Amino acid sequence: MEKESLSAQCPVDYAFQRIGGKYKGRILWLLSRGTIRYGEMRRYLVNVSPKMLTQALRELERDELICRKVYQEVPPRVEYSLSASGSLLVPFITQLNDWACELMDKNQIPAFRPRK
Amino acid sequence: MEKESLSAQCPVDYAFQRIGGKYKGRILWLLSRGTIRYGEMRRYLVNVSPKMLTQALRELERDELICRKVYQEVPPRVEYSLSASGSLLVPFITQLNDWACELMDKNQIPAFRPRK
DNA sequence: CAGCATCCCATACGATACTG
DNA sequence: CAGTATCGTATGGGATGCTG
Repeated sequence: MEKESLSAQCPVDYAFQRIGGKYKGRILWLLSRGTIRYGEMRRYLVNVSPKMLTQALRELERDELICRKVYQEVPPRVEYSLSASGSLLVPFITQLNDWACELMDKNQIPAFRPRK
Repeated sequence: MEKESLSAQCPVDYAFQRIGGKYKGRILWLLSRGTIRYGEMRRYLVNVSPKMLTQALRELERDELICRKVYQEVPPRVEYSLSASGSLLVPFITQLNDWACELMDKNQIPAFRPRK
């Protein structure tokens, strides 16, 4: 359908296309704490099916925000981490987190904050 | 459906629920430059139908990120601007914009940046 | 001018089961 | 362990036309 040819676009839009979506924010936030295995992500990200998690991870990898490292072992081990480009987003996500925390406090919404 | 009762959630997720979506980024970016009328927004935000624009604006208003001011005139005039809470987002939308600009440069993607 | 209503379609998302 | 495959639902979004 070559909508790709209409590629002139707003940078903010471009950014949101990469970090938007239902789970990418949480995934990046999780990865900002360091390298993590697939199964461990699953335990942190409750209510995310493997299908959706994998899909989001593949998109993030395709856009070069994260790195995927496969260890040729049995049982298999796959580790995810932020790429250089993705790491540049950390300050942004941290600020966003702080902003939301204040809002949630003010609105008295119980926040679930993943422990270290 | 009372999914609202499951309101304990991750702050980053909470934030993305408010500023995510296909057009909210561009809208906030536009509003960060100052108060603007509905019709003028439409001219800036190409390829956004009135339905979707209005829907996004209503959600932003409900979440108190923007202010909507109606002037009782004929013809009608409606102005949108950032709220106090929404204004706090400006620094990191700017960061996001800068991040994306670098990426687009590197990937040689022609960026459309709205003029002042 | 600033929208709302209606209809319709695409895709995002979800549940479950299975595999190298 | 780290995913696929398959199917079904729900939401997001577009086109068009109408209104105070």
